[in-house]
Amino acid sequence: MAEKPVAKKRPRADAERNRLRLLDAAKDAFARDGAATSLEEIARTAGVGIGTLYRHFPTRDVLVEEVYRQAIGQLGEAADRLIASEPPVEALRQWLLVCIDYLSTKKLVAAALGGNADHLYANSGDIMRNAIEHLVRHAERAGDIRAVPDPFDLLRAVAGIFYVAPETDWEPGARAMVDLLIAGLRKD
Amino acid sequence: MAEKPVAKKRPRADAERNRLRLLDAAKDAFARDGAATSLEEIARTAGVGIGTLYRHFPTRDVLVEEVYRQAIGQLGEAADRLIASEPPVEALRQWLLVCIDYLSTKKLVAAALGGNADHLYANSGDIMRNAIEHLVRHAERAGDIRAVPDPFDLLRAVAGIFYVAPETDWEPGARAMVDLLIAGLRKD
DNA sequence: TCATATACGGAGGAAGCCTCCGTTTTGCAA
DNA sequence: TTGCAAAACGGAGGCTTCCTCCGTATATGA
Repeated sequence: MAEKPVAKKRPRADAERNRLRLLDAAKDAFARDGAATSLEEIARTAGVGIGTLYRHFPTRDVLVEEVYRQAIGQLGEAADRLIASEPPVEALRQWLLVCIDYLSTKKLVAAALGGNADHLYANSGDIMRNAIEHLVRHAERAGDIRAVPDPFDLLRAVAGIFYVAPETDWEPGARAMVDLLIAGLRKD
Repeated sequence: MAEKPVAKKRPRADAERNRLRLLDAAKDAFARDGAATSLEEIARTAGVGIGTLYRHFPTRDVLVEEVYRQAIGQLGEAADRLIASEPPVEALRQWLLVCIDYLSTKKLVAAALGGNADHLYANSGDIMRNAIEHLVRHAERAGDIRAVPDPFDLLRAVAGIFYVAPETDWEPGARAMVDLLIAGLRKD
C-alpha cells in the first residue's frame, strides 16, 4: 500500500493505438472548429467507433483536456523562460502575447480557463494559473507593479476578448488589451 | 413612397398574444440558463407549438435579440445619464460596473457583443458600441485618458471574464478588472 | 495453443434543431 | 350575421448529436 504497483499493467496494443488516433483526430478537429466539434465526427475521422471514443474519454472535457495538455505545458515553459530572460513586467507582457498566439492557433486555451472545472482541467487550469501567478508575483516583488488580487483574471480578460467574439478580427484588440492592462498595473 | 403607409397592418390578436408569451418564457429561460436553453422548452413553457416559435423568431439569435432589447436600451440610457452627471472617467467606470450588474442578472449581454453579427444584434450591438464609444471619447476629449483604438474591447474584456467562466464567482474579478482598466487608461 | 480479460464498435433511446404542411382561427366585407 | 380567404397554429418527421449498453472480436500470457 505504501507503494502502489507502478505501471500497473501495460495497456493492450490496440487500445493504445486507438487512443493515439483519437487524440490526433481531436487535435485537428478542435483547432479547426473549437471545442464544440461533434465527437462522432472525431471518432469517424479516427476510424474507430463512437463507443471506443467514449471508453477512452468519458466526457468531452476529458478529451479536450488531454489534447491541450501539451500546448498548455508549452505555455508553462514559456513562462519560466521569460521570467529568466526578461525584466519582470516585460516577461508578463510577452507571456500574455504568447497566450494570444496559442488562442488563435489552437482555438481553445480558453477551455482550460473555464472554472466550472469541478474536477477537470485541474491539470491544465493549474498550469495556467501557476504561470500567471508566478509572473505577476515576480513583478510585484520587483516593485514594478501594484498588487493584483487575482492574477488569473488578467488571463480571463484577454481570453475573453477572443471568447466573446471568436469570429471577428479579435487579435489586435487582444494585443491592445495586454498593453492597457500592463499600463494599469505599473506603479505610477 | 415618401411616407410609407405606417402601421401597415395590425397583427392578428392570437399572433400578438403568442409572441408575448414566447418572449416572456424566453426571458425567464435565458436568465436561468443563459442563451443556450432549448427552444422547444421555451415553446412548451409558453404553451405554443415549436412551429409558432420559429415563425415568430426564425433563429435563436432573433429571439435573444428581442428579449434583450429592453435591457440593452437601459444600458444606453445609463450611459447618457452618467455622462451628464459624472466626471468623464468616473462615468466610464460606473457604466462598466452597471454592465456587470446586467451581466449577472440577465446572463447575456454578452450575446449582444458577439461580432458574428453578420446582420443580427445590429441593434443591440450598436447601442452598446455607441454607449462605450461615447463614454470613452468624452473622457478622451476631456484629456483624462489616453487614446483608445477600439473602446468596444474594454467591454469585451469585462464581459469576457464572465463569459469564460460563468459558473464561478466572477463578479469580484470583473470589478477589479474595471479598476485596472481605468488605471491603465488614465494619463500618467 | 487456448482461455479469458480487455477492448471494440455500433445499435438505439433521448434530446435538440428546424421545416413543412394540413388544420384552425380571425377579422374584414358583403 | 355570415362567409371566406388570409393568417396563424402546431406537431410530425427528418436530421444531427449525445451517450450507454452489450454482444462480438482479439491480444496476451500461461
